[in-house]
Amino acid sequence: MPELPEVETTRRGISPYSEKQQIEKIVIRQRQLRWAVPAGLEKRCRGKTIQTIKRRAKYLLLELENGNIIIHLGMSGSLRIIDSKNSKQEPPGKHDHVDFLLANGKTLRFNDPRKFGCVLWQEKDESLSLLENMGPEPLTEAFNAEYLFKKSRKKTVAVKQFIMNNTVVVGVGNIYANESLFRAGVRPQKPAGKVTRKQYQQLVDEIKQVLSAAIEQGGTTLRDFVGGDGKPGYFQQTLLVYGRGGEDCKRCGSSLKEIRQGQRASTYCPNCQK
DNA sequence: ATGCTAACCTGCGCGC
DNA sequence: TGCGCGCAGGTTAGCA
Repeated sequence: MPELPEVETTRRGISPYSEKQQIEKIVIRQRQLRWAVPAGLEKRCRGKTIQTIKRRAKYLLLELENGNIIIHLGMSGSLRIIDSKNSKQEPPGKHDHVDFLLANGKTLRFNDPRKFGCVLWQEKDESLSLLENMGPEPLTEAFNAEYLFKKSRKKTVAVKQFIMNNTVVVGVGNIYANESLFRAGVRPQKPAGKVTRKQYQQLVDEIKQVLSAAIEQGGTTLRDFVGGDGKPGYFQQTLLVYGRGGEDCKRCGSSLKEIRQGQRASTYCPNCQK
């Protein structure tokens, strides 16, 4: 489910119901996620108030008086608000691993079928290695063509893997890496060090545009976690290459190629991307 | 340092 | 229908 736009959409969706709310109780049904949910989590959070919810890369940071609850949604995770009454009356689903019961009668529920996500604790003023050594946020000034150009010189790694590397820039997942490269006209397998300054400028512009547009549409995408509506149509109408291997390029009509790079599908147009 | 692979885990769609 | 296979929006650990 989550690329950066969806994590941001989740943050915006749950914030109105959980910020300024005291955590009355935490129910943990499954501790074994990507990393075990720390044993002291319940004790540290009970009675504390969620001041704000921030996002760094694809991590959500729920800030309490004494530290942060760190949540990652992995590949299949979701976080939604339900009424606490329902959480007591209806048996939780198979993959509803953690519930945060709030003072306003709502429950923040973490669901993750594949268990690639995590729920961690960061004590105030404690550094978490997970959150260190991360590159700039893609939607900030710090992420620009000059930065990418300099950082990539002499690198032989493929440009797609380069921009998906969190120490370079955070939050560019497989879908948006494919889309941005297509829109910028850059082949995913081109060595990062051979990509020109001009190409990086286009790539940066496209990454920003595509992520921003997806965040805007995210509201309609993941409505289900505030309301109760069904599943999304995603961002699919706008996807030009992702998941379209073998189909025609929407720009020139050529057949789109699909290759694998580091166990991930890369789709590109051999005609439009150089 | 850099770069590649395997691994974590469940569910779904496809071909036979 | 059922079974086995391959694939899926992420990220880290470990090894060459």
